[in-house]
Amino acid sequence: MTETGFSIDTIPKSYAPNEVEAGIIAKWNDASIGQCDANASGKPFSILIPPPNVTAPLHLGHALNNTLQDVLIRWHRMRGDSTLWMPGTDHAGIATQTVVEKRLLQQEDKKRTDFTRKEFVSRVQSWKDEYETTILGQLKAIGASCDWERTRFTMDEMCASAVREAFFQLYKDDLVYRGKRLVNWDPITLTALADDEVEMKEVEGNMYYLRYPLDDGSGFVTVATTRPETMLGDTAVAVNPNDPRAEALRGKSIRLPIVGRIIPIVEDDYVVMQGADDPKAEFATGFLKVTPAHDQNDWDIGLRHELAAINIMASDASISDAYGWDDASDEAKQFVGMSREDARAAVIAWFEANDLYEGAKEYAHSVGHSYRSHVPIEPYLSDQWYVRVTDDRLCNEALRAMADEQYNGTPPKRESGERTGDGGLQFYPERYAHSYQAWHENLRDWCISRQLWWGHQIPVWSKSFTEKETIAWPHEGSDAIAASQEFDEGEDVTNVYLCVSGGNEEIERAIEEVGFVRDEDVLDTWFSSALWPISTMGWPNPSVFPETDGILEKFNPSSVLCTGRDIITLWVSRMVMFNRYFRGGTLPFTDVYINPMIQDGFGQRMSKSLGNGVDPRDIIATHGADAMRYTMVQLATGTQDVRLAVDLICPYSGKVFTPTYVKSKTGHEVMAPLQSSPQDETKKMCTLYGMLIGEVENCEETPLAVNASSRFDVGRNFANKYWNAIRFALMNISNPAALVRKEDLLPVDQWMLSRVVSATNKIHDALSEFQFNNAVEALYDVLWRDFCDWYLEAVKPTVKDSPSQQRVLLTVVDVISRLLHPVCPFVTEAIWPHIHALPEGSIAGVCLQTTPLASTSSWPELSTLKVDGDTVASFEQVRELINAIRGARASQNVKPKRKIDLYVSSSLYALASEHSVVLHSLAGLESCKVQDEASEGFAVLIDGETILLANMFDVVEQEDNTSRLAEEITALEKKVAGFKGRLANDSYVSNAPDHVVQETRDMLAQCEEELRLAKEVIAG
RNA sequence: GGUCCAUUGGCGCAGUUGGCUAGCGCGCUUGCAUGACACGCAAGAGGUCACUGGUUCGAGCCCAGUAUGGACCA
Repeated sequence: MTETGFSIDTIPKSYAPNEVEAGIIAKWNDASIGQCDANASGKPFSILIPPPNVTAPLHLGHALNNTLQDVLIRWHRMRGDSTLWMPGTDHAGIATQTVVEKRLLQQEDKKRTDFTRKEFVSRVQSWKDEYETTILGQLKAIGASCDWERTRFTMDEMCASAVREAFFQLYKDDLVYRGKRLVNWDPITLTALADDEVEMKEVEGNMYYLRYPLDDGSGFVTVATTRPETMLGDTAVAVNPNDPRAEALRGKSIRLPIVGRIIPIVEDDYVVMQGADDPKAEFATGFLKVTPAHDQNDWDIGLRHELAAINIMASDASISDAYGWDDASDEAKQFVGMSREDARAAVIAWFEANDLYEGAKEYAHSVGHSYRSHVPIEPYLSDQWYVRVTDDRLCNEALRAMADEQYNGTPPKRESGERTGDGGLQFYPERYAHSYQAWHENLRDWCISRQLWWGHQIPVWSKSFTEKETIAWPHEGSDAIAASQEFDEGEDVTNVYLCVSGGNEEIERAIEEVGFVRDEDVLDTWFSSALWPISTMGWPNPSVFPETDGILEKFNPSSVLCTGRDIITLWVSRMVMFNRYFRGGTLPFTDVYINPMIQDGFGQRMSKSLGNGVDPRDIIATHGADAMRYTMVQLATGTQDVRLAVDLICPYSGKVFTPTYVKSKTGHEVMAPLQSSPQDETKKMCTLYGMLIGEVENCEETPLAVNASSRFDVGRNFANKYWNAIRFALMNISNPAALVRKEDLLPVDQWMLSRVVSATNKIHDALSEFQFNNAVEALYDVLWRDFCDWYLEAVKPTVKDSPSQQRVLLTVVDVISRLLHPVCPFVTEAIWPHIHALPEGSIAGVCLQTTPLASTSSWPELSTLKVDGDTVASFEQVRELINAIRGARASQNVKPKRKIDLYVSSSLYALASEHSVVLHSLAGLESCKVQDEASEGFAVLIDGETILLANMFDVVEQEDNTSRLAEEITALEKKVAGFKGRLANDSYVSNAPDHVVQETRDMLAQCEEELRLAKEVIAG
């Protein structure tokens, strides 16, 4: 026999991820493992990365999301599918512009408006470049095997051309329009927000009561309002037509205090009457002030009663008479320039001073806040661009995309019958289909203009024509221009809007020369994100970008979208609508997998503002990328969100400790800005949260404490266990047989192979259904419980002298490494060359092609592997026998190393002989004999038979087993009574399936036998 | 206010058409420096499955309601 190639020193004793990960990433990079070949054979399988915002580095939520995508893509790649994982980043309009503005203010004391638009955009561009690099680096660090050559950015040339074309087509098809509407206005970032960018927050406010005098001097009405300052823009008072007071007031007017405006009293059902069955009734007076320009409900009332909408605010939400308020009295002018908060106090003071104030009641209600600046949204009247998503061609197409079995009811009918993509969209877990459906059933048109500089500028030019001017423009009638016009009554002009399709700079110049001006605003970020599935693949013009050749046809629809549930409405919906609209009904993807949310230890969402977002690189530094990935996959259970307590690492000692927490102003649990070293109270350090709120700095006196979490220990332990198991296995393989047939296999070999087969099946089923945690459970069981605990222990006495067993061992090592690779690509890749340094060979029925890299290897195909079921079952019996003996040894305090004697029945003896080596080694036996009358020893019950253990102690000192047995008897008696009761029930016996009843009978018989024997033993 | 989700040993979680004598990991207890691994090995303790009713021969699982926590949408 040749000497083994491996000694104890060949492979290090423990897995050190930090030492190998960088090298492995470089290997993957050199081999372009993620590179997609559009012409490759194999079933297409593709994933679009949810492009992370370039606003900030990735946190653990992203790590989870991308780990799962990588598991899927690696698995499918190994199965021989033609795969594409499209990477990229999102420009994230408001968010990125906001952080850059903040930084400019902090570092250079400059505002956006101190720059030209071009200069500012280039500043944001460099921020983007910096963070894009960071983010792509993070993705590579977690092992993501994207097709990096195709990395896209939502504002790059390819994506921009798609945005331009999509906008043009929608415009042409009358699905984009301009409207004066109330928008959700963010007075800090000075931009409109989409409905879903508004967060509703419960606010402890007040309901104020104000008296409005009747114009004829016959009295007053009392209105209730939460926003007294908006009264300056009131254009009516409304009363419910069923209110008994309505009749007397019909036709009367109000003289609006402060302003002096005469406004009508209108009757509208919307008004809540006093005493009505409505929680608001408690606070209602029955009279509602109507401010169409500053409240959505009032806007609706205004439409019904043709009321004027008077905007009394500037874009920063300060009171202003320069934006449509032209009847401001001298009395009213004193409020101009005040913030809305100051104006509220001043208006109340005015009403008090004029004896028109009736007081206030505490009133909790929810108020929309900007998801960016977190200040209350101001409903604000302005001109914006909208996508008519409520149109049948968009909204209903999204509904018709849903799989029938996930649709609650039936989707709206289409005039023209069936279409590609109908019913093809499936959600995992299923319950998220409901939120998707509900969202579309309550859809409103989508405001897409944003008053920002960072984003896709709207490709519409406009010009106002007076009555005397002829309405005309250069290239009129060109296919590259979509025109629309509207008459502005106020200004007495006709506004002409020209949408120019992409690649027509000449037309743009020509119309600009005659006075058309391009819209300053940019598109909502989600507009470009909505096009991500097709824009990244070269739509609308793949020929312009040769690298996309064939990709769109092959990979649209893509296979699965992995994302968080908050994204269903923001993104999933819009991708479905746009993809179907622009590509003849084709879906952007067929499956949507919603991953769990990662929360901190208090159940709070990880967010930048709480400073509780953990950088995956921190975890990789302490535990390794595979440990992180393994843990992440294990956490993806499909039912629950993930609570992940976060600790800190003391920068002085390197020790992990639990930080102290404080309540933030927003009521959240946050890490105290300053922490003390657990080793030395005088040494201080700062936290991420502390830095965010600007209370502490990362400096020499207070260095930053980075995050750690013991939740990832399981993953680290697992990776290390794998490493060591393979290391040990390889140390035992010196000359593996070239070919092993079924008849060469020992029972334990067959058993191990059967375990590997069932693990492979379980992993296949789990990943097919996106039940990630089940895949990891199967990996854990087969590696740790089956392979390490049993197989490696069992083959120790025989493997060194058995070439065929060495082949089995090597094959199992190879298969397990492949099964584990999608979840733990680094450690498997690190071990791979060692496994394949050994001579090749095979087991009949197992085909494993050897490749230089684990990541390019094939998924094990074991369907033709034959093992003998009876042999496997007999090994299971021996495991039970060994477990019983071990249990008895421990309960009797037998020394671990002591070899004992076993006496068994003749039937068990056959089994024991078949597995003699394993049994002796794992149960610690000196001998195994058939028992006879004379045999004596400690009795153990197994499978209804008694075995005897002898020679357990040096000095015979039989322990008193009475109490242990007494407990056992009690437990058994309880069980026997339970089974008997069940069987005594006639309806159980007659109704339950036969095999179930039989099982109960068997269990009863077994328990009764065990009970009998236990009683016999105790009786002596 | 509406919708959805969660509630299972000290902690974190599985339990997918009701058949369970309720599993797993961490932690805990006892023993072990045994030649792969102490990031380990062996053995063990610990649960009336939030609560109240109902359906069923049988409920962790189905139904109704309550409580607590969370998410999303108004």
